[in-house]
Amino acid sequence: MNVQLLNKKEAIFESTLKLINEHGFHGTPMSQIAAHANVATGTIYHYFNSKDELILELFKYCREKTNEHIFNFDEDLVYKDRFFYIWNRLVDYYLTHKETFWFIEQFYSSPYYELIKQKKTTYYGVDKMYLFFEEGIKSGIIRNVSFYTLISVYIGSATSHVKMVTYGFCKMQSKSREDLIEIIWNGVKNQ
Amino acid sequence: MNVQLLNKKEAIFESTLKLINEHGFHGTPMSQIAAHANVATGTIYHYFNSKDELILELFKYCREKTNEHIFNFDEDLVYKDRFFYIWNRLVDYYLTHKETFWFIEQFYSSPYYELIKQKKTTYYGVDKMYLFFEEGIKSGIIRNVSFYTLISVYIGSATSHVKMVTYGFCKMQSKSREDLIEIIWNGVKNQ
DNA sequence: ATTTAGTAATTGAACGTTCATTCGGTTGCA
DNA sequence: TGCAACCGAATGAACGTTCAATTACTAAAT
Repeated sequence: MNVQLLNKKEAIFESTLKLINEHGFHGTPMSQIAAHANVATGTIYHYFNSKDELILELFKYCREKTNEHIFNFDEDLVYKDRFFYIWNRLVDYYLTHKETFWFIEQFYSSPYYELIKQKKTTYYGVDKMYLFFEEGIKSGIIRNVSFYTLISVYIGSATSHVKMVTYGFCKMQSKSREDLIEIIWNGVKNQ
Repeated sequence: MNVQLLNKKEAIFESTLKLINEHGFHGTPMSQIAAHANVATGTIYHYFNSKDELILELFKYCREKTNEHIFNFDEDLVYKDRFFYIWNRLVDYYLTHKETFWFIEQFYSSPYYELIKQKKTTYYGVDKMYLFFEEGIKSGIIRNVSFYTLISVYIGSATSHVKMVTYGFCKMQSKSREDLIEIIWNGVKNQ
């Protein structure tokens, strides 16, 4: 465990991530998080006011890390290539950071998300996706449908795929992946 | 199982569903479930051995109810119509039973699902979907891709749409819905 | 270069509460 | 009369949070 090498706050984040994945929000006491991160229980309260705040901050931390990864591409690529690239980067990131993926999923479908939703701060990732789809529509490459329709099909398929793979249902990963983004592209492109 | 018994058990189910949606797995004590269902705390333990078992049984109950609803269609419809019909029935059911939807989502992304996954019982819904997609592939109507690819895109888009709507992000519901299943169909159909 | 003082980080035992589960007793029905 | 359904106070373990005490760091003063 190289958790010790990170700074205390990140160690707490990483330990929380791991333990919540194994035992859920309710099944991971602060004392266990502290033990796993090699800090005292009280130390967590130096960085976070409560368990809820810790989980909220961890969610933002995970979301940022994910966004940093997927929007890191060559601007010169043609639209279709970027369409495939971003999707594949997202799937890659989630498959190599399954704990992040499942934590985000768990968070989104829990009552915690209500707390974030209130603050209508448009965050980096959504903005980026919006601009990307807008570009595709304006240039006539993809169909003129609402942003949320595009997000549903683009992100929805990616997360479903990751779920299938991590559940162990999906045998031929790479073939399925290629088929899947191909299907989305076919459905979304104009004509 | 007599009628009285069924009522109490269903009351417990419905109360658990409602409260877990509001406060999450951890935030809903057995005492609250009991109070909401108008039974004594001890009574829950007459029907279920533990809180975990209650949640597991509730999951199966929700999944069954959903499947009953979506596969209830006219066998004479042409394939494309059934493709649209089943998807719309699923979206309809989830939008009119949001608590069921969110409970299932919460369950799937929590460690609870591991407990169900172990028992490799193929259940009604998956069988039905498998046969439906197999028919489409064999008759050459939809592309020959793996079952899990089709499921990812078909179910993934439906759940993403329901999320968007219940989060309040998606304004023009019915237009988005039509666009969305249209996109999926375009992506999946042959040629 | 060393001291000093002030601040931030850290500790973990202790506290008070909450909650899942139990159990001895009661009710209602066959 | 017997048995299943039902009740809810009691139990005890677990957990989030607090806090008084300790250590580590920073930088100004000597």
